[in-house]
Amino acid sequence: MKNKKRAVTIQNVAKAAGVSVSTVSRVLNGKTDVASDTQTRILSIINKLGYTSNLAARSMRTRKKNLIGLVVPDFGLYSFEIMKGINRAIAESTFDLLAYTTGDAQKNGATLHEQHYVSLLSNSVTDGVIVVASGSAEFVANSPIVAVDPHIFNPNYPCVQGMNYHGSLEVMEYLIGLGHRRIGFISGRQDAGTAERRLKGYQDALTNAGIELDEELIIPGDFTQRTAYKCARQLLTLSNPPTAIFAANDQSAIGAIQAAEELGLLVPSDLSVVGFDNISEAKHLGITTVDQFLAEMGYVAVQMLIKLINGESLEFEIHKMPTKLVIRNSCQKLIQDAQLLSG
Amino acid sequence: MKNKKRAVTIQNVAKAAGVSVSTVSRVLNGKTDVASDTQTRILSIINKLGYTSNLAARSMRTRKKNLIGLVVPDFGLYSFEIMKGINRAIAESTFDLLAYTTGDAQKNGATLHEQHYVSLLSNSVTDGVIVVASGSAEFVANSPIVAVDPHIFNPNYPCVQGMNYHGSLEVMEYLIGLGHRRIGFISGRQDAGTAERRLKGYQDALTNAGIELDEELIIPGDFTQRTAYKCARQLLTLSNPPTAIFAANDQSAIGAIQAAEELGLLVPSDLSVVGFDNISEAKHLGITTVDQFLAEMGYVAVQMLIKLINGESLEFEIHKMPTKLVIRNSCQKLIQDAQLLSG
DNA sequence: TTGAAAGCGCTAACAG
DNA sequence: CTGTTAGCGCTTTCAA
Repeated sequence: MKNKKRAVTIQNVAKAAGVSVSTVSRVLNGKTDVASDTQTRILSIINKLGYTSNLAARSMRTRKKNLIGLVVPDFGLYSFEIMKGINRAIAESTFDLLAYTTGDAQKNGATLHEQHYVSLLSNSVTDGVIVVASGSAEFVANSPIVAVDPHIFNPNYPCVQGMNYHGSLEVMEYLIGLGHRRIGFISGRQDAGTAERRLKGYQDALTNAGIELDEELIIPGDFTQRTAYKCARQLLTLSNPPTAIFAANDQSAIGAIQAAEELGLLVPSDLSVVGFDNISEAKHLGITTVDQFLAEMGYVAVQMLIKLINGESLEFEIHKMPTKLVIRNSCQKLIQDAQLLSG
Repeated sequence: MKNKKRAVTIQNVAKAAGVSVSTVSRVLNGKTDVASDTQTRILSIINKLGYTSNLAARSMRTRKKNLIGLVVPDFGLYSFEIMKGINRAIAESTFDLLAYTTGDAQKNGATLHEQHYVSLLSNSVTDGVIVVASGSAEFVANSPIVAVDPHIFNPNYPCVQGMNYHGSLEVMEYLIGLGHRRIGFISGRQDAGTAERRLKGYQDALTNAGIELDEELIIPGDFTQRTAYKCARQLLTLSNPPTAIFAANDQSAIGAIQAAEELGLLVPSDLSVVGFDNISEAKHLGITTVDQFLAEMGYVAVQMLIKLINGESLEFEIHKMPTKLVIRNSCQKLIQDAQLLSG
């Protein structure tokens, strides 16, 4: 267990090269005013010693760190979609990425954690941070922050938002167009503005279509599969059950499908199920989804943040991300496949 | 754009409280030798000012950072499975997690990046680092390192490995038990030890069963879906094509399924496809997979690392993770569903 | 119980 | 072109 050995520092390099610390620092930072032979000598020593500059010390002195921070609620399917886009933008940029997570969005004090780590990263090692699905209203930070799909909207920070209301309307128009008149709704977390807007879309679409709102059909969920499962059971065992379910997100839609299958209903022939988000898991379940381009949201957020870091101004403080209804006809395929199978 | 404001430092807190920096530092670190009224006063000021200690400065002075570093090749399906387990272990520990990624494993110089960032994290802000699917033989670090599923095995670092050879044997026994005699193999990255062991299992199982090895049936892949797609096409358009395909990982299996479908073959009735890894995507495609418990590998790795950080000794330098063959009969379900539909 | 002072590894003036 | 010097924000002796 050789973890006692102290790291090799810029001093060691300097001594080995017979120069001063500042000279080493110069070649490290690509300054031009160093004799080329000194430079190569130092470089080779750095290589030999396997020297890496100390992140902590460096960022303590430097304004620019070339590092973007990311604070996500957890490593889950939803965050992951966004991270894909962030990753792509990072790969294209000169910045590196440091991701932080508390591991559990539902955890006690997670909001505090979130605030704490945004500050921590922002005030220390990174040039700016991206906060995903933030539940905090305020952050103490001395570098720019961009929020992605925040639960609580805060005008102080630029953000990327999905067009939840629009997407929701679209879903409902689709379902109503299919002839549905009784459509169940499994809502999202009560404290989330996104959830609120999705619900609003549901309600308005019904009103627009002249369909009377039935409160019985709206069940409060929390964006999790487990809860949605229960909600869906509740909906489907009503004396007058809905013929379609609109879930506030994909996770919930998956829960709804589970419940439906358990009750012997076939999706989508017996029951249409639509969800929001378009996480990859949902793709395989024959759920019609609203793609709100999570990956793109991450991608855009990084670009916005980089502009802020460079002191440029933003075109939009709030970047509205469009949505797209993705209709899957897995059942068609199912029949086809089965016919092939049965000969 | 109010990102000019400098962060609030321990000095500001000290001044506001009318005490010295060291006193503030003491309460920050939970030392007991501070008058309780001073303590509460300082605490309330910290709260009011929204002070967070500067990660960089702090870790420059302190041995213990309560932070574990993670270096992953990318944010992809495979890494993600492992990250889930890491996340769980982190949530249960007193450590926090900082994840680093270059975003692209195939990228030029990715191995260098990997080495660089392992050093960076290790020598700076973290107490130890976990390297996933590492392609490097050596790292310069002054804190412990644990490798998860390394491509190149290095006896200097403890690691968590899947039992690739065993799993591979199991797959083959299963396929041979099904009556298959011509089994195609899509291999993994040439430089990966894991890929090598999986191939060895394939070969040995055939030998054990007294089936002659046909080199034509072994196609070099690289763990990616795209390449595997081509490999599978090549296999399936042979004059004497295989009746089953064993792909070195799930991604490759998915590629193989694609190719099969395109050629009008139905999986698994016309062609059995088996993959390694058991990423969630594969679950939905009716692929028989070898679950090598990626999440558990991540989980175990964190635990090993924490032991090392605490100076405890490890039971095993190499933690062998068992595998489990998961047989899916999605076709049964398919027929059932379709009968329901058409009935 | 508290403060003064040293120094972690590094960068950025300022001299030479 | 290179070295000297002064901190960045923090923890940690050592005195008081």
